[in-house]
Amino acid sequence: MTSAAHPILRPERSTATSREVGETASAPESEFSERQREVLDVVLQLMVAEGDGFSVAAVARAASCSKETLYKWFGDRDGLLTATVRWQASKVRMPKLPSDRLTRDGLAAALTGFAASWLTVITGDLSIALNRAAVSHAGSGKSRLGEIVLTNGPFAMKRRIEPLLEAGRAAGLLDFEDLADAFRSFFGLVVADTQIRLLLGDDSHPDDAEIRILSARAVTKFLTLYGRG
Amino acid sequence: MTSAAHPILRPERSTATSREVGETASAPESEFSERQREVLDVVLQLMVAEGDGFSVAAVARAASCSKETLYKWFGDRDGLLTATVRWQASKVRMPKLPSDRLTRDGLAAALTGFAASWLTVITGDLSIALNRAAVSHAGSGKSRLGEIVLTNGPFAMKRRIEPLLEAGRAAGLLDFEDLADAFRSFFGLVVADTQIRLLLGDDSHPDDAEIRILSARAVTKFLTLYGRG
DNA sequence: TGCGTACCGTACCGTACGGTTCGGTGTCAA
DNA sequence: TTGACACCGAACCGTACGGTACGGTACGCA
Repeated sequence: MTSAAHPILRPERSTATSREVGETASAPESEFSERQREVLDVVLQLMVAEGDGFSVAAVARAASCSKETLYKWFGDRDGLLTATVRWQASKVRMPKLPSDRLTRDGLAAALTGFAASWLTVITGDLSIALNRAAVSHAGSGKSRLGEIVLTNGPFAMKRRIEPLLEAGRAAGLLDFEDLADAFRSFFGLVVADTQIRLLLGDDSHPDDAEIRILSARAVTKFLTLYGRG
Repeated sequence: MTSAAHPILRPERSTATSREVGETASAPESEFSERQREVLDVVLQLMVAEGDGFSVAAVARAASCSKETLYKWFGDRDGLLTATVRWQASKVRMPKLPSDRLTRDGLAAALTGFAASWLTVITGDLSIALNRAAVSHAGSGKSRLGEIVLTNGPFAMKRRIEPLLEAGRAAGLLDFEDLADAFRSFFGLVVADTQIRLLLGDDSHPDDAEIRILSARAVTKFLTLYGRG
């Protein structure tokens, strides 16, 4: 049963209920109601705590809602998972990139900020839990979790960083022929083996200071490879 | 229940049975008997085909053996998984590294060969399936799968590549201060986003030709960063 | 020939979980 | 006040699966 077969995942039921009162005018337009967001946040906590092995009953218990409501809102367990991942994805905000004329320092700072932001995200417990769930679901077909995480993870980073690289090239600060190749190098230098090690259970979580160092080093190397002048 | 509690995972039962006849003298000393290896290979096929969602009954059916025997040999389902991963790990052979005096070309060739070999492994269906299983099990504690894959994956690559880097430095071909940093760069340039994308279900499997190109590019960049002269 | 061992195939058991149903409660709107 | 609605909590159902037990077969060995 696909989630599309359920009217549930449609944004905001048309008739405002008591629980939705107060957000009909002021709420951020979200795919989910306030109460639904609460529930999804509980699911996120559960995923961090126990992976995706939790039962629907456990969600209901932890969120103080009934299983019936969960099934009504999300269709089935997979719909609940999917909604959770999408809810989390909607919360992630990428760092701002400089829009004015690029200088070499500005470019380096933007790249470093981006690298640090990305490392902070992927080393977070939440990201690790979600990526683990997505990876296992990608194995057994039957679910679009992997696709969603892929879109909001590596692909989103790529879409976000490539304009910056292009701008750097246009400003004469970077020199590369193959944009995809440049992105690949950037991703590799930044992430390296950090993510796969964490996903496999290595507990070498870098702290903020280490992340700053790693980011700066990665950008230095990237500029050594692709910088101009 | 840990696998150590079971006498099963001990190498080769002391009394040779009919099924083991013919290997008592000539067999490669393996942790597992011939029949056990057959079973574990079936498990590998199942993992590639359906992820780690298969049932023990499915293994017994596919391997034409009884569940009772599986539990006798491997203790429980997790023991079966663990044995399978260890069996696969024992099959992997790293590429030979040059032992004579290093030249720049020799070093580059060794690094390229290593990179290509590594990319070939991690883009293989088997590696993807095993890494997926290990990643999901790493999430819910309760299993050492992640640890094993970590040891035979990223850590093994590191142990293997670092002596080569050291040799390159000793021969005056490479210049770096932090060995771990150099390895990190190498890993990142070679693997980049390839592995995580495949684990998440992206179907961009590079073929041999692409792998050769990716490896050559990665090594060129690595030598740009760390090469001397 | 008979015993012990290792194994297969199958039936069986307990449980956990996905999903459904139902009675009860609070709230809104007419 | 009454009815519709959304929700909670709990009971319930079917099934799939991990793990065990048992009967039957092949074979080595005394």
